Amino acid sequence: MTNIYAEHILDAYQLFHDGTLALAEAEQQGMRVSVEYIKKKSKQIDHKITKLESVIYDSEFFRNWQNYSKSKVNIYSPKQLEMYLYTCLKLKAKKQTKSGHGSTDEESLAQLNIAELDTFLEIKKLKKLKDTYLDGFLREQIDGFIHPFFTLHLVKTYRGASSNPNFQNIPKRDKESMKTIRGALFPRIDYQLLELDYSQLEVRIAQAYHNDPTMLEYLETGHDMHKDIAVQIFCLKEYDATIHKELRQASKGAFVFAQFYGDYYKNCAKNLTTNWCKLPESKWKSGQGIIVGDEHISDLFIRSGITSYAKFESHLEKIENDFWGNRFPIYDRWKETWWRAYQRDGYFLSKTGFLFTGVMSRNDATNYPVQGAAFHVLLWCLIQATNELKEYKMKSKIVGQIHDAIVMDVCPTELDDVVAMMKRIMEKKVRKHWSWINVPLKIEAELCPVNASWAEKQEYKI
DNA sequence: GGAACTCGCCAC
DNA sequence: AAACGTGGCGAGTTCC
Repeated sequence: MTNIYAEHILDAYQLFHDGTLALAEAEQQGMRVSVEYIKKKSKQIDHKITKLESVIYDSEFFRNWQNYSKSKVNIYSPKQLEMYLYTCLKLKAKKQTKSGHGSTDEESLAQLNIAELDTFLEIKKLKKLKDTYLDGFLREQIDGFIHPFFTLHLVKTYRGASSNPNFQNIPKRDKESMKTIRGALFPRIDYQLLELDYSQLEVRIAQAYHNDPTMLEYLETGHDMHKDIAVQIFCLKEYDATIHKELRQASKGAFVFAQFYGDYYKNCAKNLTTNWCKLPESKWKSGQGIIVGDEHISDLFIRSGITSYAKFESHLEKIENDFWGNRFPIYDRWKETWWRAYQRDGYFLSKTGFLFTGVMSRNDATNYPVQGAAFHVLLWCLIQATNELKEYKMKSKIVGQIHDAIVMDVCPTELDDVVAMMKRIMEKKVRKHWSWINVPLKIEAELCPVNASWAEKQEYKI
């Protein structure tokens, strides 16, 4: 083991040494925030919260809770809420927490259909934005700049982490939250924010490990795997982008990626049913669930003989078996042999030369080397870009990293050069450095107008 | 009064 | 056989 490690230790060490220096520069650069905007938004949100709180405090629901409680009720205490809902009111918890208590998360509260709880969820969402993001930025900013930290020593997969404030979990999917929070983040005066992110980086890096020929074809041709899987899951005769876009999203998020991470059909079925199709976990009737084209999704399923949740589950079991058994059998076999080798040796190396040791589950052992190496590709590019920006005496700066994406603050006169440089580094140069990367790499870009906040990001064709 | 815990939620 | 991975962080709570 010592010898195997020694062959790679210097490469791995050098990457993190150089990476630490490059990330330290990004930290030093930081990102501009509008203190004025944050204070204003923070106040607005406080106001909204106070108003919504009074709706709850004036309700029968709350008065009853306070009567039941021995001490002053704190609505934000999950423990008190759990007691009131599931012990006092004897409501049935949708699910349990890890330690066996009735859950009070969003999903659990939403399905109780209590107006006050809907208001409560609305408050919690606003509080999250204010406490974690707005207040966090304000606390961390100095002279109108935040300087998120980027570390390389905390994550067991050898990814990076970020803190004070965390640059890697800024709201994005929820449009309203995105606008509220990213509206506080700005480029330097007369600069513009540019984000370059790899498409499907982990899927592409996994190829270097498993070498599955079908996956290779998908990645080389750019054929749409998620479309193909959506056709299977939803029994479509033909995929129509105008009608079935949502279904493609669903199969991508709740089946394909879940499968790659090691999930299995029962979880996928549940997630697809409740979160995507909005169908019950029981028998399905005509006119239920989300609308697809000119009909409800339950009708689509019923037409194909899937008339209940139970039938959908076994339908997905078949698709899972087909997915691994027929579509990606080589990938499947790699998982098994990789897992066996780890069980035999007690360790493994990533393609990037990092040593993984310790107790790992089967999913851990197959996920970690991919997740780590994918990040290392990004990190190598970040180091290269830092050096080249310096070498060419450019004014544009790297300000952060989000696992498979680099965020830059770009001087507009350099925009074309920066984009060309990043494309060259991230799609070509890194493949020269690491010839084990055996599929094309692709990046996509998002750009904000000059002086506009991060909320103004738009797709930018490159 | 701080450390360590649970729970929940944001990102990839 | 097993049953999706990695973080940071806030509030509430409990322990010492």
